[in-house]
Amino acid sequence: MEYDVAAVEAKWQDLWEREKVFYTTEDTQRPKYYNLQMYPYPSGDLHMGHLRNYTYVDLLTRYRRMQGYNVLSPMGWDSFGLPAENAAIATGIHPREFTERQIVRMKSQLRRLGAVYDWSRELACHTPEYYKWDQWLFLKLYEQGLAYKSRSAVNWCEQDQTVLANEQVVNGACERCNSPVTRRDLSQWHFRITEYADRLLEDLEGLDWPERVKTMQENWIGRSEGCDFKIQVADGEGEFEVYTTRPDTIYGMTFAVLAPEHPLVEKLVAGTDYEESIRAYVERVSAASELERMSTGEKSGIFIGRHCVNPVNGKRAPLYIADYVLMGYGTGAIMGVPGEDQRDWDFATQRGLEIIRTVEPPAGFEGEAYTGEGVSINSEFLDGLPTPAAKRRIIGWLEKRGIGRRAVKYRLHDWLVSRQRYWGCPIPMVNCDSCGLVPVPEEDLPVIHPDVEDYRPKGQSPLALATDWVEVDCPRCGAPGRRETDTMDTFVDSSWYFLRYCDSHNSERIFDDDKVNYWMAVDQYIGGVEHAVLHLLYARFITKVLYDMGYSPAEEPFTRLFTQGMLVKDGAKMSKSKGNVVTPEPYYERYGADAIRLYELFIGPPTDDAVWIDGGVEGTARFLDRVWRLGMGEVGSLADREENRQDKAILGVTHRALRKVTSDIDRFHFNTVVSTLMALINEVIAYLRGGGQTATFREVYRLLLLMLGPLAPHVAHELWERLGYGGILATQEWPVWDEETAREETVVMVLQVNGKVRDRVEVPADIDEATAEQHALRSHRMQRWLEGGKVTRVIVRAPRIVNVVVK
RNA sequence: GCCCGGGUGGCGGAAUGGGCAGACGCGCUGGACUUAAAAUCCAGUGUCCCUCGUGACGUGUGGGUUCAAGUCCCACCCCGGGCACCA
Repeated sequence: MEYDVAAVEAKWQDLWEREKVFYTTEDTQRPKYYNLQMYPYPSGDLHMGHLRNYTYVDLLTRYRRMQGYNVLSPMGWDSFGLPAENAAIATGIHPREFTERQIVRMKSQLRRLGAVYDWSRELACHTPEYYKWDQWLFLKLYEQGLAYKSRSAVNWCEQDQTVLANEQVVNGACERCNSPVTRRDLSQWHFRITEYADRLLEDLEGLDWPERVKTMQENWIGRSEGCDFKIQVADGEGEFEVYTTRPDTIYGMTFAVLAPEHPLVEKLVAGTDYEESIRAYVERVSAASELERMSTGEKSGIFIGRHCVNPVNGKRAPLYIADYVLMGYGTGAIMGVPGEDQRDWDFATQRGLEIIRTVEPPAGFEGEAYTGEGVSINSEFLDGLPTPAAKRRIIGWLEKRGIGRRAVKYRLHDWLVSRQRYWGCPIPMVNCDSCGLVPVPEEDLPVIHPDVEDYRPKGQSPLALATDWVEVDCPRCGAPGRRETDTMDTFVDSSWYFLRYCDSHNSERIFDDDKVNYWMAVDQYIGGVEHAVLHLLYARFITKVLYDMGYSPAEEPFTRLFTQGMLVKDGAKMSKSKGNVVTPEPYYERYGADAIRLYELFIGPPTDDAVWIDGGVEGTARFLDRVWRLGMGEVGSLADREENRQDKAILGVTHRALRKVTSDIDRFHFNTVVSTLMALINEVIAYLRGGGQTATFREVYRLLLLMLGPLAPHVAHELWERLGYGGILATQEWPVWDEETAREETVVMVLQVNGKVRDRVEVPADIDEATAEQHALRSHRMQRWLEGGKVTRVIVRAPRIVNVVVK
């Protein structure tokens, strides 16, 4: 009997969808399981790299369902963003039309893989139905003071003609197009994520996430503890504040540095001989890209003709500006302590500035700056104190005099959310000459995204071209106003979509309380490690904001996170831009979805990158072929007879396989799940060749199909039906192994002499130590190695191993 | 530079509360079936040896602990990722 791949797969895909087998509603009788994959950008064609992830998610959906969970597995589209806009610029097709076409294509490809979802919950963030709630969310943040507009130096991508969040700048280049990022002074919308920095940091602890993702978030938030204190400019010309984590080294300050953009700089140099050169320096530095600023080995910077006074001893120190001091971190000014800071050391030695050590380096220390802890020296009243005590002492001293205080700083900046692009969610604000910034009233949402003629970026949002749309009356006073024309970062869309899936089509509220209470938090979240800081940090932030406002029952959105590896081909990540994609179509035609799925699972540990090998699918296709022939009675022979040892043995093998498959799925070791089933079928074939018993085989095969169901659902469903086990496989209960049946009666025990294997014997699994030792000493193969020596010890680990130590 | 991962056959990978290294698969070699091929099935497949023995060696390198080390400890090399003038 031939297996008609195309017909069988289409039949079951049709049935799962028509019968809404994986559609779900709240059901308090069963435990819920929210299984979610990071929703994709609808890029159109799926390649083998994508299919790997979809296979993992689908496997879990089906497996948890069989285990009796009420599984929520939704799908939707991260459908705003640059690709559609770029395609529109290139082809003239409207981004909406382009996007919706891609969605249709992707849905059909997911269906072809046999991936199942509750499609009734489908959402797409480019639809007004969805982005209305982005806007609502924006207004809520604005009400709470968590969204604000401010002028500041921002990252600007020349290529994309838009601002970027810090997280989108990688090594001084745009993470998307890799072109250099420059600084621009612009008025932009921000979300006050820094207000949540401590909670975002602390709550990481309770999450069942990969350690490295947690570490990346920790580093990104970059909390540091130290102290702010004031420094007077000599001759009463003002003061500035510095931040340091090492206030104990204050006696080692031999200079101070302000960031070039520091507001005090202009005042200090106005009308002096230095004015000209300082202005030139500041201009040069701010025009340079981040990349250029970092790549110079020398520390650039110049003296500004002023001195400042060290508050602890009144010592004068020259004042510099240098671009290694960043306006965006701390106070934008530092004390220069070359003895204990390597950057200050470099700066000082390049200019011949004084260096004073204020911490005793360990004996034999050969480095330049000593940045470790130790005992204070050359520090008057701090001398002799170890670093932590010296810190406490000096902070107390500064506090008492009202010039300093303990301070905590973060590397994390507020989230810059406005973008000068077309294909994104409009920001629901109006600028009014008399009222200023006025929020669009909630009842006027959504602010519908207008059509325009020209999508090309020109430094301002293309929405500004839609004059009819831009010109609007002020919602407060009715005078003519202008809409905000920037759109939101698409990471806003993706920071709450998992909540919306609980109630995708609610037009009254962002989502219903009872529904999110039932489903949240996401039990298993699956996606790429590239989102470790971007999406995953923003989503945690927005969830916490919604929690604080009483909308989300969960303070953390994703209880458990799994980050899968990439698929590699020809030494590079499989991607359209690298031109190394393997398209699934030929494999569907030749081997079918099940064989592809199995190979995707088998290819290697899910956490690791895996190399695509063309011949690999053939192996899993052969395996499925054997499963089929076994089911069709084309292998070995069966008879109705009394149960014998072979029957008991194969049942034992099957139950042990079931035990391992269950625990390996739970541990996300999908590759060994497949190899376990392959080994099982090899055993079953050997069993049938020896003549099987009908009832035993039927039971073994039933368990095999149940285990195969989540992995290779089409062929498993078809066989389940043909062999008449009853019902639809997908809704059967996941079997539980029987320990008694799984127990092995005999095992092969290894006999060693001095740690080297010299013999193997089959023994009862419950053999006692004395008997095991007798086996070792009496084995005639062992005699050769025992002769002429003296047995000094016998180590017995029954029933696995006996090691005889001979001298 | 700092912080995480990771180095096992020709290839992807199994095996870590220390206990048979190389499961399972790919590839390759030989054989069966066939007029032939494909498919399928069977056997073999870490390295070494005129000694073919349940022989010696073997999990990046060098030491160590142990009856026993891929697994534990110390030092180092290489690869991948993250962070990186963050004061």
